[in-house]
Amino acid sequence: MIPDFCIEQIANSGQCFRITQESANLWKVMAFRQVLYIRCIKQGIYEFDCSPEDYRDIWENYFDLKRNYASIKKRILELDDPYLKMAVEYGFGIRVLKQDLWEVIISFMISQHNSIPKIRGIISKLCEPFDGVFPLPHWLRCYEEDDFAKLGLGYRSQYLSSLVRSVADGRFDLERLKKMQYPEAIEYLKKFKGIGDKVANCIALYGLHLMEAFPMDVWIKRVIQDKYNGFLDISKFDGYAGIVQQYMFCYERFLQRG
DNA sequence: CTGCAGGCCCTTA
DNA sequence: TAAGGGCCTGCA
Repeated sequence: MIPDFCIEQIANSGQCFRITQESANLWKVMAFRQVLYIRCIKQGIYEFDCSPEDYRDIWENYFDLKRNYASIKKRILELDDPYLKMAVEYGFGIRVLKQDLWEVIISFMISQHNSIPKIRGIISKLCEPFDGVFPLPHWLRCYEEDDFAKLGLGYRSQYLSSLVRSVADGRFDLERLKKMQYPEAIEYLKKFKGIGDKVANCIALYGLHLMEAFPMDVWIKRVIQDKYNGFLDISKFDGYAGIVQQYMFCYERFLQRG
């Protein structure tokens, strides 16, 4: 029994694109060159199909299981915000995943102005030639813009091919980025074509695990417009803004789509 | 056939 | 520095 954990909510939370539902109670998680099957035994009870070592070394970290979400929820509820209360109750099993940085960068570059099913499709096609493993930067070195375009990337093709080149020539340094704090990381990321404020914040949150990050997508903007009269002070979510964003995002999509 | 999807870039004032 | 048009593609 893992507290505050629901694989279905996580899979549909829009932060990752390689968790798929295989059958009613079976989920396939692809990350870090690994495949993990998670079976839902009954409500809230899960079985991870992996060794204790892999659980400890990979998946516990990936699913952010060491973080105490109950205490974060408590702090959010103490803000006495009726909308957030509903959002937290709805998304009880959401966790902000600690994903691979490079995969997050590429995934969210692709995500702009695209729908989730299409993003999933493109990423799946991108991984196909590499046996389903998300390609490392240098695996893509021989890719031309046209090769990316064939995946259905449209005008984003040039962003990807340009970024892959930047990694190759050392202008884009992943290891250096990993050491950066929030403001510096955002500034660094936005220097590259195809990464604006929203995508940079997604990368900071999901790839660098910086909890100050607060991606402002159309859903969040809509919430702020409709529920907060156009202004929301996120500085009060000190140290867990990114998690609040995730609750808001999922709840808003639920409200809009039913 | 239009409109639009979890933005970004570039050009104007 | 804020606002607005255009953008690949696929699907409703």
